[in-house]
Amino acid sequence: MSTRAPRQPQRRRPTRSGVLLSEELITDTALRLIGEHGPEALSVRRLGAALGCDPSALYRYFRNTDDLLLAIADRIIGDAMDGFTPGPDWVASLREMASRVRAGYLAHPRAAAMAAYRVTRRENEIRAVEAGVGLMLSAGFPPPEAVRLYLAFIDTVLSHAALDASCVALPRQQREADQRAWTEAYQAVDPEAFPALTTVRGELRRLGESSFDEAVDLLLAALAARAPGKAART
Amino acid sequence: MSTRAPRQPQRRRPTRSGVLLSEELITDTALRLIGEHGPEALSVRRLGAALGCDPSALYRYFRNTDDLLLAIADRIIGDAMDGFTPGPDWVASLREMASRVRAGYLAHPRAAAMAAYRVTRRENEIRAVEAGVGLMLSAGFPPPEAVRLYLAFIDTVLSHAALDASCVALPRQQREADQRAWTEAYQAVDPEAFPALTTVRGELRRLGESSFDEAVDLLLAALAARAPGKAART
DNA sequence: ACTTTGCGTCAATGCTGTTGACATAAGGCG
DNA sequence: CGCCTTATGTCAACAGCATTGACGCAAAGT
Repeated sequence: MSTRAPRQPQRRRPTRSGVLLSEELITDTALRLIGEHGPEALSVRRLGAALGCDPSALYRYFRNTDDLLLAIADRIIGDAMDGFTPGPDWVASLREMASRVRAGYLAHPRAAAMAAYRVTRRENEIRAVEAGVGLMLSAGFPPPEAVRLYLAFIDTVLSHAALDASCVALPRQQREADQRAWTEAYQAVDPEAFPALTTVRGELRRLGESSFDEAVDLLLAALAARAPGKAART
Repeated sequence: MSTRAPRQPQRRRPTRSGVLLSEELITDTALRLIGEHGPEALSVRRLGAALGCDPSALYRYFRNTDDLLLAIADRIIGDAMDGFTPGPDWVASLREMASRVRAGYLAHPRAAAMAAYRVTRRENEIRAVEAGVGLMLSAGFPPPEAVRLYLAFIDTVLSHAALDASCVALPRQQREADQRAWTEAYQAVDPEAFPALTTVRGELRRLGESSFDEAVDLLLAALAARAPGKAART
């Protein structure tokens, strides 16, 4: 393959503005750009400008923008999972994984919204998969089920975290308007046509809140109920 | 607001090629374009070409491409839930809702991927919430819990559907590369450092599949286990 | 028939990612 | 130390993108 992009350049040369480029510096700057000016602020040209280098220099470090995006995603994963070690209680450990992923995504909401559904196939992601699958195995699930259930778990966590991140990434006004909608627009529905909504009218504001914890709790409860260790006890 | 885009033009004039434009014709053609030539085929220019009009004519009907995508998304929701009526079996009904949402999203993945995280607070959405909350109430959950659990359910369904749609919406090459990652990059890991991955190595390709059904099943199982009707029987 | 004005068309602007040629300096080697 | 290779930053160019403002035609209202 002649077109591969070297991950670790050996002959780094300062740019016109004196900066020494590196994969880490580039992803850092990209995350800062996205955080400050929104996801649409991330373009090769703007990133080059922010780094003080020619835009095309980035192609010495990443094959294309998708490759760059995956690197950013992997970095978020790495930051979130930094220092995590699975404990003996597999349910509690999975819950902590979920919590960490969510925190990592919320720390970079706009970048997370772009990268949540990608497979980075890089170091940090691989380590996270190892930890999650290991927990499923330690719960007593046989390999095929362990993989399937881990996937269901991590997809729920990732997609819920992305959902939360997307909401946080919305402009302030729009987010508040969405929140108000539940306590305003939905209060005035016709009782005849919408009996259920009328019954729960006082609780509807909860629809604007995050369901992350509830969903994770439900999923972990279902997993615990299905775990072989549990069945063996009866 | 002086820049609003009229939804129902009053003086339609045939284009150079003789077509009478309309919002419906435009969304139809957009969905057809996506369906026939892949998600990346949707651009203002190509859409104009497919319609036989100048690209800029579309701006008489939609403020911008985002507005166009929302119109498409609204249509997808309506189509997906068309004809749905909750039945007596609340678990089966919720499962059908989930299935319908997913099918609707997957039929038009790119539009769905972009619009999934928004609150439309329009007619179709309100009807869906009414149906879902009604099912939770019929399961015996008191109002506060019914709302919380419905939210956890629908967020899981929506975000999983969006996850699936996002993968399908990826350009072909990227999607295949993501899929290949599980059977290539993940096969070669060091057995010492990654014992769990090594154990389940043969099953890893499942990580590229959708976890939608598994996640919905787990969630519905947890809901059924928590339903008051069930507890009353013991 | 005349006026108003909605709407399709044209041309132009400033973005975007990506590539190939080029030059220059880093680092190995004598 | 000085030469050579080549990695790497720079430059210029291309095709495609969304969007906009001016313009003129034709449809609708009177």
